[in-house]
Amino acid sequence: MLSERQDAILREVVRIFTDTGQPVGSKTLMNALPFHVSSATIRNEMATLEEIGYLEKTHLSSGRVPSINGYRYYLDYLVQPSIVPRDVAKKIDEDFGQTYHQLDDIIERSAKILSHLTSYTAITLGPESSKTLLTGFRIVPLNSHQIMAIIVTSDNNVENNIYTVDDELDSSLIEKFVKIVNDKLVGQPLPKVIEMLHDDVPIILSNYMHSASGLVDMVDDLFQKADSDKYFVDGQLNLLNYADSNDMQEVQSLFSIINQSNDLKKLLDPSSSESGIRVRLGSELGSDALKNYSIITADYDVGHHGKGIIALLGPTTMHYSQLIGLLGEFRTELAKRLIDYYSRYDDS
Amino acid sequence: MLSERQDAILREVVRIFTDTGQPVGSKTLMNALPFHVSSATIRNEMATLEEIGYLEKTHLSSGRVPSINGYRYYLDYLVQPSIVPRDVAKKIDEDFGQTYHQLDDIIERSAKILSHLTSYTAITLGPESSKTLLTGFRIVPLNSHQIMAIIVTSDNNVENNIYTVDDELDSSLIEKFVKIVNDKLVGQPLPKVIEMLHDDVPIILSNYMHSASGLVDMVDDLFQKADSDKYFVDGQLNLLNYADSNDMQEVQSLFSIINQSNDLKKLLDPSSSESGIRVRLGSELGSDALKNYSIITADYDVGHHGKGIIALLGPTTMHYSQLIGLLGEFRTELAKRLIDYYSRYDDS
DNA sequence: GTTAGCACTCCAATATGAATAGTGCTAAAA
DNA sequence: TTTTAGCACTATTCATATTGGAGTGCTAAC
Repeated sequence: MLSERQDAILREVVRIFTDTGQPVGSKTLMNALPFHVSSATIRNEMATLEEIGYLEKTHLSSGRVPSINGYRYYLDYLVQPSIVPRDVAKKIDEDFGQTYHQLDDIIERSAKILSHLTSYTAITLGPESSKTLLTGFRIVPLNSHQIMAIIVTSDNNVENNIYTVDDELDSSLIEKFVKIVNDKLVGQPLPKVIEMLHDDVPIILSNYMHSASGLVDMVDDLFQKADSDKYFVDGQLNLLNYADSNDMQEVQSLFSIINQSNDLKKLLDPSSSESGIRVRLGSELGSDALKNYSIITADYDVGHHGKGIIALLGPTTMHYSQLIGLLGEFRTELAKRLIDYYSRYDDS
Repeated sequence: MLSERQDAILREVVRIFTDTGQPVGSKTLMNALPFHVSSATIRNEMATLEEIGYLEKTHLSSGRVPSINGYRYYLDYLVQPSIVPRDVAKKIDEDFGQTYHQLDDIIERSAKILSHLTSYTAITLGPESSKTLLTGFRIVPLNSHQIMAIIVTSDNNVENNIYTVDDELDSSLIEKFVKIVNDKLVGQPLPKVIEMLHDDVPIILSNYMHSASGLVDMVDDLFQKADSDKYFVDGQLNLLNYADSNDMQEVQSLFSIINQSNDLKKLLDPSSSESGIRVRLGSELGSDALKNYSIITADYDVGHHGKGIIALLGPTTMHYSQLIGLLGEFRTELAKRLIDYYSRYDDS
């Protein structure tokens, strides 16, 4: 455990370093600290902090910068969310603006607002979909060889796909199929729906046609789509402002990470079930491209509709206290909006 | 007009400069040219070429690089498409692979193939949509307060939007509306459809309801969407390989240009109705961000289904001869695929 | 019209030196 | 025992030479 004075010094090093981007020396620190000790004392303290592994020198006679461990300690024990100015809170509210017809629109807009507000990259994820239920399934013939299948879920999300069908597929069979899905699967949570779609439905269908699996396999991807998490990313280009301009390779891998929902899933994974705002340093995540970046995740809670995640991706030297404060504000605002949304559209 | 020797020199300067990225000197040139003259002679010729404005020096005693005008001349008179190796042609065919259910899938895939093949940024546009006809219009109720409107066009493209409706909108009225659109507008080209939707349909509708315009206005954006050009961009990140890494600003404007279909429209605009492959130097386009880039456009012809465009965006120092050869191959391959697609799905 | 030769120019890379900002350590003061 | 002043030391950064090399333009001869 560190002494109070060491805490203060570490906190101040982080603050100044995030502001200036320059290593921090003992004299600068002397003038910045709220209490007075000589620069020599500070040098001694910094030497111990370096020994513990919380500070680093860029070269033998330079000032100190926080190490990864130093950041970790800072984030775990020292950072205090700064209070969000009133006009920012107001701006969030204004930016949300209008009312929304689609759940995803709100989540997508959230990413936009966050990235604009912070000039970092924002990633958002809607409320956990394992709690959403199937509420409807339709198939619409488009022309002689194409049909559209549509899924509606309890959070008012709609997904659709278009399929090409050969002539032998009788329209009465399709109607039968739609009826079975609506009768048997509506009201079930999506994972359960997918399970039953493959187990129960073919059995029932086999009464009417000999090869039932074709139809089920065809629409399977649509159900998968409805059940899979949908991430929204905004402000990707902001990464360019912080990227090491000599290492285009790194920028490219970074971009490909945030465009792959599989990778995103790992990044945002709320594995530790603790609720709240967490910061994860990229270097802790093993990925080489993320070495100099970090990610702040916050969950938001929409009651029985589940929890979602909002996140900010930026360089390790982000303004954590500000951003944590902002995310704190934003998550409650977003939850409020979503509760409002659900109450407006929930079938009563 | 230039002498044959001057042509050869300019062509060689372009070739070496694109290969090495370095200014080309008289000695290098002497060894590279297919005929032998001394470096002094070449110096004299280069001096004239510089006077005319086709070559430039980066500083007083450097080798020469092609100027914009030099490139223009090279592209207009000197460049010869290189022959596409057989394995590349084969690779294109393989990459297209499977058969497609949607026209847009083919166009999108084209962008992917092109960008991978060239490691530049590819932009593709489907066949001109003013020739596509409306073939169907559906409205599907999703739940108590949402409906989905669907448009099908003669090129088998499908567009849909979801709308929130208030309770007072009677379902029989909606059916009426759908019937009118299908009776009166199907078979018309899309621009005409949009016109009639606003002129004729409200008049007919007003027999059944007093405020007909609400319904028309609601679905208007869907028809607009179906009629608007849809660009596909792939390999955006390749731009990072050629960008001036000191000027992140430029990279950002570049990205925002290729993500705005309005800007893209200007870039690809086949204003000069001449058919074929054209190269436009970014500096000729006025846009500051494009100063160091150029764009190669090629149209492709699908008979009475209209013409589309494929394009490559890259630095001014692209390998024009190779790329022009490649695009030549690609446009015929794509046209073949599309004709095949149409013949497979055209209602007979 | 072409070429050899030479003086000239600029760049890129390398060294040199001074100024600066920082450190660690020691010995004295609190 | 903790804090401080003072000093020797180190690395970076910036500006300023110094050099070699690649290239040019020009002139005079072929």
